[in-house]
Amino acid sequence: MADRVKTTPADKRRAILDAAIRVFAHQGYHSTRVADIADEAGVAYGLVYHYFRSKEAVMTELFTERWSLLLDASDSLYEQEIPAREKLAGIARFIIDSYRHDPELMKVIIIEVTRAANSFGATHLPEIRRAYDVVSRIVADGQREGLYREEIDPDFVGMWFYGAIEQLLSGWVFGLIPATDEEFDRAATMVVETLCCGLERRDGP
Amino acid sequence: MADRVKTTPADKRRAILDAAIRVFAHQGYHSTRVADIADEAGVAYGLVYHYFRSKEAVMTELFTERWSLLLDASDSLYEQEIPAREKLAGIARFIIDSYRHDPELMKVIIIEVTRAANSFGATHLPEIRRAYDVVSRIVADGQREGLYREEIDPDFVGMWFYGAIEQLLSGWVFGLIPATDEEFDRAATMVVETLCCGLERRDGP
DNA sequence: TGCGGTAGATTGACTAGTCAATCAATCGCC
DNA sequence: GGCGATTGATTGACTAGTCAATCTACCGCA
Repeated sequence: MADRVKTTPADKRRAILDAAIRVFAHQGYHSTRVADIADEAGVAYGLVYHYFRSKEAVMTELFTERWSLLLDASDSLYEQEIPAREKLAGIARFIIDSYRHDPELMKVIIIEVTRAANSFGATHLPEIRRAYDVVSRIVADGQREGLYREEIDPDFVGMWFYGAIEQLLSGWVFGLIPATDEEFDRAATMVVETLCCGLERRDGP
Repeated sequence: MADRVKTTPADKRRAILDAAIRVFAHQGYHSTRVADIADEAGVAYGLVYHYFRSKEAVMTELFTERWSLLLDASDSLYEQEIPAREKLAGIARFIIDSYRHDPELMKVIIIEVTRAANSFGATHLPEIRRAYDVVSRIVADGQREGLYREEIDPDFVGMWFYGAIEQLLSGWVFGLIPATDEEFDRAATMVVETLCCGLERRDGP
C-alpha cells in the first residue's frame, strides 16, 4: 500500500555511487573505507563488491561517467563554426558549470584524479590528455588562421589552460576564493580574457 | 685507514632525507614504507625514528626546506626596483630552475604537497598561499601603476600563475612534454609572455 | 490460484596482509 | 664507563576483499 517506492538493483548501484561521491568528497579517497561507502548508502558492506570489483572501480566509474561528458562537450564545441575564442570560453564554462551543478563530484574528480598524478591521474592519463588536446587543437587552428601568435606552443597552452582552471576549482573547493554565482561567471570570462588578451593594457597608460 | 670519511650524525640525518627524496619521487609518498627509506639510506629502520618523529615529519622537512627558498626568492624579487614583468619572470625562472637542478625533490613537492590538496596540501596551505600572494601583489602593484588592466582580479592571477606552472612541471615529471634545457628556458619565457600579452596577435592578421 | 524452484540480491563476520611506530638491546666513541 | 647512536624484531591498529548463508522476486506448471 501507500507509495513505497520499489528499489531496483540499478537503484542500489546508483545509491552506492552517489554515496561514494559524498564520502570521497568529504574524506578523500585514501581515508574512506569501503565500509564508509556502504554505511552512507545504507547498504551492507558486501554489496559494494557485488556491484564493483574494487574500491578503485567505484572511483573509476565516477570519473569516467563525468569526464566523458566533458570530452563530448569539447569535441562538439570544437566542431562548431564559431570563433576560437568562443570555443575556449565554452570549455571553460562547461567545466565551471559542472562544478556549480555538482561540486562534490567535481571536487572528487579534480582532487583525486586529474591532479593526483601518482594514483588515478596515472591510470587515466589518456582520457585526461584528450581533454588538453582539444584545447591544443583549437589554438593550433587559431594560429593557422593567423589569429594567434605562432611563438606559443599549442600543447603548452592546453596544459596551461587546464592547470589554471583546475587551480581555480581547487580554490573554490577549499574556500580560498568566494564561490558565488557571480564569481563563477566572472571566472569563466576572466580565464579566457586573460589567456587571449593578456594582463597588459593595450593602450598606453 | 685510507680516506674513509667519518660520518657524523648530521650526515646520517641528511642521508635519510636524501634517500626519502629518491624513494618518494619514485614510488610516491603513500606507497613508500618507512623501511624503503631506511634501506635506500643504508640505515636501520629504527634510525629514521631517531631523527624524525614520523614519516610525515620527513616529508614536511623536505617541503619546508625547499619552499622557504622559493618564498625568500619571491620576496626579494618583489622588493627589487624592476618592472613587474621581470618579477614575474624571475619567479617562473626560479621554479623552473629548481626543477632543472633537482627534479626529484621538485617532483615530490609538486605532486605530493602543492597539488595534493587532501593530504600535505591542506597541512601546508598557509605557506603555499604565501607564494601565490607574492604574485597577486606584483599584479596589484602593476595595476596601480596603470600597467595592467583593472578588470582582472590579482588573486585570480596568483592561482592561475601557479596552476599553470605546476601543470607544466607535471608535464615534465611524467614525460608528457620534452624536458630539455632549451624547453625549460622557452617555457619560462612563454609563461610570462602569454600571461602578460595574451595569445592574440596585436597587429592585424 | 497456489506451489516448488531458481537466479540474483543482500548480508556481515571473517581472513589475510600491510605497515607505522615502539622498544629493549647493542655498539662504539669520548 | 657512560651516553648518544644504531639496530631490527615486535607490536598493534587498521582495512580491502572473501565467502557462505539468507532473503526476495519472479517463473513455469498444475
